[in-house]
Amino acid sequence: MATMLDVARLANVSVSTVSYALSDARPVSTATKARVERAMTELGYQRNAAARSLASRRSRILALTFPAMAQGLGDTVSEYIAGAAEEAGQHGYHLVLWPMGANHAQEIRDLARQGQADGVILMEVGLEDPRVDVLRVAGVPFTMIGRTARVAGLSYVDVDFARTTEDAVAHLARLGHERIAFLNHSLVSRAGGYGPTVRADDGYARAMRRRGLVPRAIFCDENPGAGRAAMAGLLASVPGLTAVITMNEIATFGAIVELQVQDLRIPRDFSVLSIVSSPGVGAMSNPPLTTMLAPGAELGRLGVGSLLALLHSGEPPDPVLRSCLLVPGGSTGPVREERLAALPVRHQLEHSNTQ
Amino acid sequence: MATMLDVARLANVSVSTVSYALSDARPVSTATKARVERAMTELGYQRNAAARSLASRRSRILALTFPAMAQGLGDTVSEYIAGAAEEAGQHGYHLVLWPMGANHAQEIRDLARQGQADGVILMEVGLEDPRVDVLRVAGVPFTMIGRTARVAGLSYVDVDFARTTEDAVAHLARLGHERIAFLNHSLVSRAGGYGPTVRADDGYARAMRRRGLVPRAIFCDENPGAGRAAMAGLLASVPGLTAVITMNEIATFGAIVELQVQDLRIPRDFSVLSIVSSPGVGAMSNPPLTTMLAPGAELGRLGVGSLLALLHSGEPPDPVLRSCLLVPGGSTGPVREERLAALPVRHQLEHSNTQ
DNA sequence: CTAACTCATCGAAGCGCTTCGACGAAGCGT
DNA sequence: ACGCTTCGTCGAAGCGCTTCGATGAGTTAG
Repeated sequence: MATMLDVARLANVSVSTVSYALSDARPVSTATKARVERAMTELGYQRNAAARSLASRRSRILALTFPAMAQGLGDTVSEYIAGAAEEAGQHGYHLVLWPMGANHAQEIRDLARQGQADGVILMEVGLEDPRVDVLRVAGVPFTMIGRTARVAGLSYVDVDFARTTEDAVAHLARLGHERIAFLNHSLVSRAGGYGPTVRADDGYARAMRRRGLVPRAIFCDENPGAGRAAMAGLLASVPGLTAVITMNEIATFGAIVELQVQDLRIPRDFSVLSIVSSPGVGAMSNPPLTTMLAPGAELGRLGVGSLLALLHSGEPPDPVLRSCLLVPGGSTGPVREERLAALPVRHQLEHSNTQ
Repeated sequence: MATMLDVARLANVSVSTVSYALSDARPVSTATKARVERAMTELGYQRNAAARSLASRRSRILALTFPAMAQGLGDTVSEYIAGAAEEAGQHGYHLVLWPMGANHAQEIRDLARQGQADGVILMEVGLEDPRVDVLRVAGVPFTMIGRTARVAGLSYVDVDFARTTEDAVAHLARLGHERIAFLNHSLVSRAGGYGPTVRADDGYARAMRRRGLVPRAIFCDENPGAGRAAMAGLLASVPGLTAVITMNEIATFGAIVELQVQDLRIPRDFSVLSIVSSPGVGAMSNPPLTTMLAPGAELGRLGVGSLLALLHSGEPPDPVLRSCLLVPGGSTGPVREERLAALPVRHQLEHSNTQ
């Protein structure tokens, strides 16, 4: 491998000039720069990353952490990654993926302190995420995609769950629905303080109450069987239910099966709105689901942007929230009066859950 | 950050002794080693990665490349990653993920020549993958998960498609099935020389012919709609069809919908065997699919193992093939005589395809 | 008791780059 | 013509490690 010294000799300049020609940290005449560039292409020169990091004390690498991937990486996570990688590349940084979740806090810190990355992006952040404290104490620059319960002084980008659930309820209410259930992530995730679960639950309940409607939220494990059971439970215990908002893609499939089994046609008899969802997934159903699109790639880009801002200024930049955009599909429609009429009013079941 | 010099001073030894204590490259007395270790924990010392790489001329980083993730990372890919990360960690290496496919050959090479990684693992390898030549010419050590058409002198680990398709056909044949179709990946992927598509097609055809059965393979895009259409096409053109082998998870869902619509019960009237599939996916159907489990994590581990062997010996280690294991589910069963009997024998449709 | 080894440790020379201070050659106003 | 600044370039000092040859103390053989 050619070194900078080789380039310098071939171009008849000093090593430092080559370095300046590459970095633009000091002016270099166009003539010299041209000679250097010619020499570089002639030698197929590539700057040695380790030497660069050592001398400049920065690795130009950002680390994206995400939890172990028992289930495979979903569309959303993949979009974060794609967006983040793109943004990083545009700023001369590389993105590395560290498959480490909340239980790898020390490990993440140690890697950062070894200089394996200049900063860290945390994904799938819990409300009380141990990584946050560990990194803060260690002085490792980091940003979150998602956010903890207390966010003072922290830098993050996140889905605006309040806004998204409000928009979801508004969409269905506009179609005349009043008995609208919410199929959330698992109870375990809520107990574990997973932000989206908690915030969406909260946002949904508020949006309903604000309209004088009764929230009927249910937590559900991320598999079709649980989704089907959850739907069955909702239908049994909420007479006159006409719509469900879901934030659990896999369970949604099961829920739809149950609707079909009970001979409820979508969207004629029943509306399904899948929120914080992903492009392809809605299309896997028939009819294609009306969806509120998670701003995946954008959050990835924003996350990197925030981290870079933090790295260069030392000050945590302002947080950013983005809400999901409604993408009309075929699974929501106006409520049918027949189903609404002549049902006893029952207002229980604010929360329940299913395996 | 504490440096090795700080540790050395605190432990009253030289810097080189600290280094040897850490690396075991030369003997260090237990007493000294203990003092060094105490000093290190006291200072919270972490070896600087850049300095280490620069001095030793190796980054101790392996890069795992994979194609852009428009669709999200499937279970299988995620398993590769998990397995590979684990194996790498056990050997003191880090795994970084480079989201770059066949069209990023130069970029991969350049990163490797910058020393960002000591070696590269190629995933989703095409039969004529441009990355292979680029890396070979550049002298970048690499291994493949998957393989090109010509593999002489190359190091790889892969699914044994011949064996897997043979086992799949054998399983169904043992249950009495004779008209067994194969729902493969897309025609585009075959045209693009995607190994699994081609090898499975081949293996299936051989396995059928060996038994005097007529292969009926169909290529199908990776979405439920295409799967449903493909299934409809198969049922229409192959009278007496009683089973299908699928290697296309998403399309399989659609195929099952079509079977339900045509009132063919699984497994009573029709058997479905999903091969090169993943743990969770089969469970998403009802009944849960009989599956041939892709050896994902194992291939990840083996891939890293091969690359490390190559790195340390300079010689490409022997290739490794692993076949998929049959995991009984509820979607395959004995053929019913009623469906077999009294049907005109028609032997066309060796290959066809559907959008 | 000495030569021949072994074992544990040390000092120093890099690895290939960035960055700082210095310096000669122009260009400027006066 | 003079000093002053500006521009482009250079040399050298690290960055924090690894690794090689050297050294001195302790062991063993003769």
